[in-house]
Amino acid sequence: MGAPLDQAKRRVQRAIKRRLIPWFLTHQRDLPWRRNRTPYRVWIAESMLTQTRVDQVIPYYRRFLRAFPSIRRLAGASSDALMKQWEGLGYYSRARNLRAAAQIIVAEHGGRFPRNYEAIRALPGVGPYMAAAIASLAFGQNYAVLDGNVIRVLTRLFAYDGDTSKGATRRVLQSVADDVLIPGQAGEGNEALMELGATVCLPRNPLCAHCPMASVCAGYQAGEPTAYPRRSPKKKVPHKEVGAGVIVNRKGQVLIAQRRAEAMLGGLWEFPGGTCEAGEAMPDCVARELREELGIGVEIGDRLMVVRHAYSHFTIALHVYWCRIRKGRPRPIECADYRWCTIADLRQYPFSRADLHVVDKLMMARHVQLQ
DNA sequence: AATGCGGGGGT
DNA sequence: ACCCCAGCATT
Repeated sequence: MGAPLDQAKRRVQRAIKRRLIPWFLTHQRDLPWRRNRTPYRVWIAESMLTQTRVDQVIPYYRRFLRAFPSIRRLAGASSDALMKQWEGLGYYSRARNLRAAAQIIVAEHGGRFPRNYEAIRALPGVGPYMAAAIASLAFGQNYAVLDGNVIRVLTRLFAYDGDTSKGATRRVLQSVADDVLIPGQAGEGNEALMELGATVCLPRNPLCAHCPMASVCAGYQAGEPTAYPRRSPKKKVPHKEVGAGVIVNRKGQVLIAQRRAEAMLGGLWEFPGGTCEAGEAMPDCVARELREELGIGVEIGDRLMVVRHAYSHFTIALHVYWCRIRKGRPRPIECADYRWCTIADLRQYPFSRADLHVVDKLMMARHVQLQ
């Protein structure tokens, strides 16, 4: 590093320290978790905000705190009550981790949220970002956060073109974030960086005209702030054809199965089924899956619907068929549990987004005639 | 270091 | 049709 470069860098650092917190204090959004900032509230918010946008989180956050107003209440939550609160939010391991961590806090920390960074970091579901966020925002400790927003802001301000998917680059950026932290104001500084990234230094069309840092921003001065951060190209996601069965018994109850806790969408309920194998006809797939999963022989009827849904790492077409049991009684062979449930009661159980489309369809259909 | 993990909104 | 988001756990 030459001296001129260091000088330019220090100029940006000084500008960040001088301008960012004042800008934040006058421009910050009024968000629920910024009021009454207890460790518990900060923790729940940070967990929900992991890879999830603010607008989507807000209603979930309010409901969740109403349902589980304290660490102890969360620790004692049932799986269904917990997952119902998270239904539709995605990354369901976050909810399971929250409850597991709450139980640890009750058992090992007397029900008080731990203050020590290492103790926070040791809780399930808490990584370096969340530990730094809780330590700084809730306890006023001097830890700098590094999340997607901070990475974008800092790489642009310094025109730093390291590949942000690399660990070495992340370490460099963490040290940059550490360097602009003002002792005693870590919480405000962290939020200021994130708020700038979330409201001004946007991924596609940054609002540089409104940015308090534009005059020192190396990316902006160079004329292309959106060149940063530099990321490696993504690969395209595979597609799966999935079949599922809706079985209604004589009492008008529907058979639902609960996914195993360790599986994707773990703990959620679903209409039983699975992935179609190569060359397999969809009705055969559904019959096979119900035999393997629940030990029942079924007759496949008409197709009810097809739901198309995109996950981050693959897409599915969910083919849903009406079925009748011809042989055997359900047993939880490849699932955590099963239940016969009236259509009106389906809403009580947590489902994934794809299966919620099926629930909706059944709610409509029940007013007409089933099958 | 690389990969798996949901869902939604913006462009 | 992408892109990415207040990341973490596992391998």
